[in-house]
Amino acid sequence: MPLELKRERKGSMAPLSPCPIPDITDDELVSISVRDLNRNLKLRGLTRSEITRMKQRRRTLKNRGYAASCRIKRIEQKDELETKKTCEFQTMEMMQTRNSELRKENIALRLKYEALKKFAHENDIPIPAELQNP
Amino acid sequence: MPLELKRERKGSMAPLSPCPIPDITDDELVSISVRDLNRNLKLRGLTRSEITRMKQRRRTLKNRGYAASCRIKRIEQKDELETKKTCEFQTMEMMQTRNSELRKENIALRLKYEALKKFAHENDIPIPAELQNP
DNA sequence: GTGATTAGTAAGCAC
DNA sequence: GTGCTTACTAATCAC
Repeated sequence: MPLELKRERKGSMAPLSPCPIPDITDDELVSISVRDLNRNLKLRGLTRSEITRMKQRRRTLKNRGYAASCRIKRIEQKDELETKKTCEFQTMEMMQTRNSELRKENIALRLKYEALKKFAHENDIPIPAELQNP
Repeated sequence: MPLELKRERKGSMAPLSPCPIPDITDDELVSISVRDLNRNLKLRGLTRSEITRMKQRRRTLKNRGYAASCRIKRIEQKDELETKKTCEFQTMEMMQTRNSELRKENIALRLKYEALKKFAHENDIPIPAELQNP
């Protein structure tokens, strides 16, 4: 079994396209509203190309988040399935136990009934037909 | 519910690094042995850089396959879990049904026993203590 | 070197 | 435009 480790991905994560607005962090860029972003871009007089790059960078950052939540969701669903499976199994086991008890009780009752019939027979007591069999 | 479609990924799949050996397909490159590949590269007198690129291309292609089987495995495991869960549930349902039957049978037996005792009582027949209760 | 797994990227779809 | 999902890439780990 491979060891479970945190992998933080060393290289290749930051480069993207160089950011034309250095004083906006990635966190800000993804959380800012489109309106505010546009205002910001316009105020700074960025070129069309720079604006496109910023938009793309925003999209990429958003995608990064989406991918992460998608993975988390997948794991949660798996855990959920696993839990349900275990639960069904436990219920099944309880049923099995209860079932066994009932079966034993059942057999005991039949024996008791037979004992009563035997007592009647030994004492020559006639039993009505509808009470002959359990 | 989103429609399930085959997505073949239109752009960005072939480029990799330009292939210095045009007459070797990707399929061949991933399946050829390292020995044969090295022989091939040497025979063609490729530069060190070209060799590195070929090796990297091979590794990338291999990774593509690994990623695919990893995805398939994940789906299969999920299906398997789902199947087991359903199976546990069905077993549980059967147990439940059987349980219900046993319970009814049990009650019927007790009633029958009571009827026998009542018959005895009505006819003034004494019943031994150990046969008084079911 | 091989195979598996993970985070990140881009494409595509649904809304 | 947003969010999700998928195939792919590169990094990293185990062997």
